[in-house]
Amino acid sequence: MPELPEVETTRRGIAPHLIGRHVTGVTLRRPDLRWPIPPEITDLLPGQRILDVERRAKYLLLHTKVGSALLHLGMTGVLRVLPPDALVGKHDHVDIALEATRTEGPRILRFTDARRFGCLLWQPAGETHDLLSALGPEPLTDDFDGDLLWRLSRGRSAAVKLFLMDNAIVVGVGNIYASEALFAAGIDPRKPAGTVSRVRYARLAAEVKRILAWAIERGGTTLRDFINPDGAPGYFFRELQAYGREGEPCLTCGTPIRQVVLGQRSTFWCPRCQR
DNA sequence: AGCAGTACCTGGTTGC
DNA sequence: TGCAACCAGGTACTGC
Repeated sequence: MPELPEVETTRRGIAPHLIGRHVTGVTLRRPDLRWPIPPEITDLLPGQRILDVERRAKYLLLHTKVGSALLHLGMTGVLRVLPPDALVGKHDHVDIALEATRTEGPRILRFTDARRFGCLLWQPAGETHDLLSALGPEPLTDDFDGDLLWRLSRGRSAAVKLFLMDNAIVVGVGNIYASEALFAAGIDPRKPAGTVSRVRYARLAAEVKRILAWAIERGGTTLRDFINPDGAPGYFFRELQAYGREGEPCLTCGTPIRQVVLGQRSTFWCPRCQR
């Protein structure tokens, strides 16, 4: 389940193989991902040179002169750069073929997604796709801080964890890292967002930044299911402090970690450390 | 407008 | 052993 650090790790893994290279063709084996893959992907992308690979929230954008391929990995999506003759697996839905370079033979960018929650869409040059137009700031920039959380949360009754996971507030904080950040900041995830103080939001924003930056540094290998672009698996839940630890002792105070469902999602917290 | 709930999808795990 | 039930979870959508 890729969250922001995993998507950023993917970007860093594939970008050196893609930037400056021409697309020679696109193979669609299953066009019915979360949404149908639009015809521009097969009609316009081949022949174009990839100018840059950008991440916005958990989306990846392969920019060309005429437009951009917009990718989301969903929960089980994986992007890998492989030789063109790599064996095709059951869930290998799309290959974007790349020309040979001076230092590397022809390659394909392969999109694999068992649960097909991911998507591959098209954004014409000069336009912003609807999916990107209402997103909040990136968590690792100065546009995101405790004051922003505090300001936007006034009068809101939803649980602070759901507020933190709202992409209109800040992007890239998924279920697992939301639990982790609230644990680190000592905030009860069930607390109404509008009742959390300015000081505590400053702490929360700092913890979101710290944890996401640390996870990127670790290569995004903190979550289960994740495979980086080189094909190396992650280290599962090894590093998580709260998530998935129901009944186990809090690493700070020893109190058993509790589990509660918020917004249909499992949430893990320490009833003593988080108030 | 904000919020809760639902749908999408399928591999892996659990329980009988 | 086999099969059914359940779970995971990002995000758009629906309806209150």
